[in-house]
Amino acid sequence: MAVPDPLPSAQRRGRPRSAAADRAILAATRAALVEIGWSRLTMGEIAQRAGVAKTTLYRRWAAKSELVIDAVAVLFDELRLPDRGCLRADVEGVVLSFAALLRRPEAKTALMAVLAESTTDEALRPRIREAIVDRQKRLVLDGRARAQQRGELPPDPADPAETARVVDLIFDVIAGAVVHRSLVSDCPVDESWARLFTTLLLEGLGAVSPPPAPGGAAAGAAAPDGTEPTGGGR
Amino acid sequence: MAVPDPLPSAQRRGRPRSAAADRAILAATRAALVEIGWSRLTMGEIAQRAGVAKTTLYRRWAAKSELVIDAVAVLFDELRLPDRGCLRADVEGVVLSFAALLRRPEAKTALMAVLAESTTDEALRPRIREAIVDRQKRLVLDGRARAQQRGELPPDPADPAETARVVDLIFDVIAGAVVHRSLVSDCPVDESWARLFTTLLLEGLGAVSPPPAPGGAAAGAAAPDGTEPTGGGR
DNA sequence: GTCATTCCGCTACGAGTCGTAGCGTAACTT
DNA sequence: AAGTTACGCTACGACTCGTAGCGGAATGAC
Repeated sequence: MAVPDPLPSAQRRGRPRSAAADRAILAATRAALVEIGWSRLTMGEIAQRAGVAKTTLYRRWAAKSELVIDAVAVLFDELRLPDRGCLRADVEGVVLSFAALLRRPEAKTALMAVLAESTTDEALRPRIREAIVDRQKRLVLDGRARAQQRGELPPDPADPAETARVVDLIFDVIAGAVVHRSLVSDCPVDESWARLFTTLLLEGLGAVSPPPAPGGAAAGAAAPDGTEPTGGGR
Repeated sequence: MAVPDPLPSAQRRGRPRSAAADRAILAATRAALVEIGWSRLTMGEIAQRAGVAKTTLYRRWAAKSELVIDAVAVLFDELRLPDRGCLRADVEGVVLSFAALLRRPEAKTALMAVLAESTTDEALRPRIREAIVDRQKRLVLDGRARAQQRGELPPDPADPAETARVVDLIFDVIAGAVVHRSLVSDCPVDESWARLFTTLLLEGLGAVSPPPAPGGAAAGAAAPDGTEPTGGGR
């Protein structure tokens, strides 16, 4: 999947590629990313840490960015969305677990670096989609289906294109807000922020606008003065 | 502002730094970013295009990333938020104009590249904040104040910290969604998307959930089948 | 004017990285 | 066995890095 695959793995003759070398290279890439960052990360350094020859790297990956994508893709596979009982709790949960992933140095460094490369490398973009973006989008689909089963959201409409537009929008809003808060604004994504963000997502701008004074305008756990952790789920 | 400033500009003797060279260097940096991208951008290339010596660059900027920040900061100054008459139209407007900025190759390439660098370079983050992030955040403050004057949003509450939390949240949601849609999902931010996003932001998840069938649940221009451009303002 | 100071353009340098080529050897298929 | 492919190793030219040293130009202080 990751590797160029000189022949489509069918009818392969000769010595096969070492799977152990693959694992060592990807692990060494993650470790090196944590310690020295993207800009000082070199192919020679990775090869040395992995205990393989530099030429072996170039036989499998055409560029540093492609190698790094494969190295961190597994991290985005670890994302899970356990059922927390209601839509609000599920959203807060996915926000916090995605933020936890972005706190890992190798994840955030690799993500931003390959995105930067992709702005000038057309071929890199589909690769990022498959390895990283799509692995997060499934969480939105899962959480949405679950909320529909609970009756918290209406079932899919007749037009599947309209459904896709809304799912894409929700995905961009959640992932974008967490990434921007974490990596651009450089502020912590904690339970307090996750609660406020979820209120905005579910109920709109009016629900988070300051006046906590008037009675029961906002529904449920939206009270900005609330001190209890999650309000509903966990 | 940008330059290390060997002496605090007070009591400067000797030959002053050439402002023309500064302009030429920053312009050359932007042009080179468009043509060859971040990874192949070298200090020697910039110096050659600007018609200055490479040593002149190193006398003023310690690293490529700092130079690029200063080169693109002016682009983020061009963002404006004209009064479109109502909050909904103002939000759609700022979404579209920010998306237009991110369509410029030098802006998106530079933004993502310096953000990637900042994940491993502590000193770079405040610099990005001043030069780029804060110049967008003022738009949120402007639009919010305008909406309060119109009576679309309640006035600021007693606790200014609560106001700051909400403003930061709105900023991260808008900027994050646009950046994620444009540069990560790699999909166009057009009027249709801006309208849908604004509905979500103002009214919450229920307003964009598919069923357009039942009568008048969603308010105003939220109808997903709407074909008219902006719905309200201009 | 003269002096001190600071910036500029130029050249040169060692160090490091890049991506590739060539070799002999190891591992697997038929 | 023979054929094929991957591996580790070494070496290479090309490029970029960031710095140092030089002579000359532009300013402020006197």
